[in-house]
Amino acid sequence: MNKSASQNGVPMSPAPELKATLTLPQTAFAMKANLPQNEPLRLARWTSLGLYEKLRKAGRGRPVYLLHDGPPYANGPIHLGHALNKGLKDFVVKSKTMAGFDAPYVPGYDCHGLPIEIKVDEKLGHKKLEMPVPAVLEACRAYAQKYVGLQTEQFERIGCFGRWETPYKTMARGYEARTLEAFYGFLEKGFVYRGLKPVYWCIHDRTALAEAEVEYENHTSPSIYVRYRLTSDPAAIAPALAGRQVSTIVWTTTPWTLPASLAVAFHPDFDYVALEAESGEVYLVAAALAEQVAAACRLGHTKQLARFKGALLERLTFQHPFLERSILGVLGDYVTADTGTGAVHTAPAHGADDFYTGQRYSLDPTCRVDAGGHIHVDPAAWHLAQPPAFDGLNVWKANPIIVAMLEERGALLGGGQLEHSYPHCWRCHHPVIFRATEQWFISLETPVKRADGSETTFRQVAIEEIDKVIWDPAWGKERITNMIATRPDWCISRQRIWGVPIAVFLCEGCNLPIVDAALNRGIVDLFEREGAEAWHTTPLEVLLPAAAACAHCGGTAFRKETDILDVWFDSGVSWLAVCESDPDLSQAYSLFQKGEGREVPEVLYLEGGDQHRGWFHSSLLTSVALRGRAPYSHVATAGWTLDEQGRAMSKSLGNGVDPIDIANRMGGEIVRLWVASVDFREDTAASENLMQRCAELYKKLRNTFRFLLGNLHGFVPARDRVPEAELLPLDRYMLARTRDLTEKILAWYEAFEFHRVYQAVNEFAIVDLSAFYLDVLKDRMYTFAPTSTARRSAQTVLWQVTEALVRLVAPILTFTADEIWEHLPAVEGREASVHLALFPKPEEIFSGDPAPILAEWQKLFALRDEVFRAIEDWRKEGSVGKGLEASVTIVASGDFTQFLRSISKDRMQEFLNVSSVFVGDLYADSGELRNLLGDQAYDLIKSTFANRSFRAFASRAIGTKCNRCWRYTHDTANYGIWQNVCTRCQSALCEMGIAPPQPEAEK
RNA sequence: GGAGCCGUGCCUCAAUGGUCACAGGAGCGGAUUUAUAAUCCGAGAUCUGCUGCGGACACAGCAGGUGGGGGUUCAAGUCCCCCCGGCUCCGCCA
Repeated sequence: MNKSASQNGVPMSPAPELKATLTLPQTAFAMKANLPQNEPLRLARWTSLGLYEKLRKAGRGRPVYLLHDGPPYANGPIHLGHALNKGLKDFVVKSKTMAGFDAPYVPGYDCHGLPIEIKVDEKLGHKKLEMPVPAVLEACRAYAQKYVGLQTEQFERIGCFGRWETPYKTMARGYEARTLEAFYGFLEKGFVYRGLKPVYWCIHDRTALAEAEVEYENHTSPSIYVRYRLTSDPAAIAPALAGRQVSTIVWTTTPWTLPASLAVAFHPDFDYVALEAESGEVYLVAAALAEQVAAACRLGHTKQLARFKGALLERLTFQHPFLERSILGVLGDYVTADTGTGAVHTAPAHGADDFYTGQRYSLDPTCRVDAGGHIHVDPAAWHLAQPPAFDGLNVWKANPIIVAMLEERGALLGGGQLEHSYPHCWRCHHPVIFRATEQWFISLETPVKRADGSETTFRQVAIEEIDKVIWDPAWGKERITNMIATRPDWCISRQRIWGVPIAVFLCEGCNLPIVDAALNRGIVDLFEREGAEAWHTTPLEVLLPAAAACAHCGGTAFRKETDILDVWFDSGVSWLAVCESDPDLSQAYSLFQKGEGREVPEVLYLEGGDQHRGWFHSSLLTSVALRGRAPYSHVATAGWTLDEQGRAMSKSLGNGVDPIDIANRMGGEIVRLWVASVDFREDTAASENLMQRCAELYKKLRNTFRFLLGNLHGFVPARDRVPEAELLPLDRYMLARTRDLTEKILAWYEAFEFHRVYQAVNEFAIVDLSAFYLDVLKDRMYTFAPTSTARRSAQTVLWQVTEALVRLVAPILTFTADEIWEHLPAVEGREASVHLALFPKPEEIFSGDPAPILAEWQKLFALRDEVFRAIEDWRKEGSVGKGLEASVTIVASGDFTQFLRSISKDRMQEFLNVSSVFVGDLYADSGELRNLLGDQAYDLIKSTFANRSFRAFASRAIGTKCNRCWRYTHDTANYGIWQNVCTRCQSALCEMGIAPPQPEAEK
């Protein structure tokens, strides 16, 4: 209690304390947030309130803004990249909602595909082989559902709003039906063909892979030089070679492809030379590489016998190094002169270039490597009773055996190991191979008609559609354009089971599919009713009318295709399966697709930059093919989340900061604050340290709000609000500043510049509010009578600032803004949650143009800085104390003196937090200033004043300290038993109805 | 190989071509018991050159200084070119 009294041994006075007459901040808004404990409670409250439904209801009739969610893959807990992704989307949805749009958000999940199937395989083990397909699918479904549930819980935990009870799932029956419908759309419109082609093949997962499913990683391969002996007449190349033993040398890093070697490719325009080695053999290699090859193959001292163009080597024949096969000399302009020998061994079954070259020369592309990567020797090229040692081995095991076989036969001229980047399966990270197999393709060169009837290709229309979309950042457009321009046909088939079946009937006679729209419709309906499993469970006879006959060959025997669709096809049709089909979205989406009417909604896709080759890409292709236009109007891309070492955090690696761990220890709000703090268009760094930073900023913001709320205690807006015209100048200034801030923040939300919102709010709270306005206001808030106009003026502004700020931060500080909302002074008709409110309107905060007011005050802030410096100087001289113990002398000149004098003393003292201020003109008031500062100081100022417009000096305040407000004045008096109370405080006490307390009767 | 992003104090970072380059954190110095698990104030850019001094250190002042170097401009952290460093994406056939 009263310490000094008891220390003096005087009995404690029961008289009321002067301090108790101050109006100190009072609020139930806790200083300590306890986010990990309190956030879940608030989530539960929102659920019971039905907040998302309420938002939808509130949005009815407003213009629609459609952010269509790209589905994350449902096979694990979320990582920071997910948190960034969903956090940004949530900022968009919330800010658009508060900006007056109806912004529904239907989250989605990508459920089919290899990673889940593999996991389920691992779990089931041998059992899988005995299980019927539908049972395995059921297990996959359950696995995916488990992670749909987990991720949903986690996304909600970090405060993301959306239709979480009923998200879209690519494995939902309806979605599967739509996916199949989309495939049939492609099929019926003639985009689809089935063909033999080299595709990336994962022998571990036994499936074809799309380009998007391949990642390049380092891999060590054997690097060998192999001799191919010429069997045609060497004199045909150059007379000098007549009768000589001539060979060429190929270089390869995949010895296992040699059994499939059918040709050697030369560049038609390169110079080739015939080199005579020390051994006497003659080798044909590219001139540019001759020296290098001679060294690598230890040819010794070489002699050039002839020089000629590669074109001359076409249709020569060579002997395969270990098979009984003639190898054809072919030409290809993909042969390069920087590595290898200029002679490229060509296996049409195992390379794209090789395949197309093979087609030109009618070579057989049959692949003798099976799905598991086992080589099966071509019986036509192997006449020995014993199969070769590599027969039946997988390609990696076959490599060294083939190398040994070459060595044995003297065909190995050089060898070593090479570490190079090599395609790997993005899911299992095993190296992949090229393998020519029968696959389903969507042709990018499909002829299509534009809206105006002109003829073009699918690829071309896709590129034209890209141009109509806003890409943010802008370079994304170039990126995806290049990808579409150069990509090969889309291989959409996979040899797995967990996905949407390519539900077609193939003619046993000619292998062509039945294309029958009515039949297809029936299968789609079947999927709708029973799910994709129906393809496996329903016998062919039931699915196919008995009278069916092949339109091509008339055959009547059919089989069901067993391949499934690429998962990128699944998610790539979400615009159809979700935007067009979901009752909450379809109406707005159809407005968008028609592109007509007054209010054409925006459709935004917002994902990581990797989706240029993923979801943005596949969605574009499917929508352009089936609807003739891009599925979005706006695409925004986020950079990568990097860990502290600067390594990318990616879906497949799953490294880095765990957002849920942060939410559990610091709060989901902290994760959100981090998301807001980064410029998402660039790569972003995250670490424990940076999260800590956000947590500290959070504390500061929270405390600022707490102080605002505390000082609004007792303020009833309808009763106490002071009209704008009657506000004190300082308070008016703050309103102008708040309007200015609001305008900026609204524009930043509009442009998705969330990090600027973060910065500006941060700065406003710390600099404008905490360090300035709130600090300055303490005197007025604490010591003036609660009902006084001056105090109400301040409260009016504090109230408006808080009302504006809480809305402006609500999209980011989702939990805290809502908590603040509950502690605001009651207002009739207030929404149940801040999230149901709209952003503040700048003109309702302050009616005038803020710019001139801000400019005027700018001058005063320079003065404030100077005064604080002066007080600091004075403190250093040994006098201690706070600003109120100081009296300040300001020396100014000319117009600035006039300007300062136009401000009342009280305002000046309040603004500077000092007890008294004297403003003197350097010239006009020299006498007075000499008195106050001393001749020496005055002369010094006068001589150094040239480059300044003012100087300030602090000295001990004169007068007596008021025990209530702590200002030093000349007019303190006793107020009852309270000693030294200034007249301002006395009248305040009067106004508060507190009579001077009288001493207690003597004991 | 192609495309792009980034580089600002010890750290994290801001800045329509326009004041003296924002702010926070850490550390330093100080104040406050009336936001107190809180708040406020102050000093503070690594370096280079020059001046003050007979000279050195220290100090003070001035000028330059936003990875380095050029350029455009009345004016550049910002626009252009080159270089260095970090990162990402795309491509990568033997």
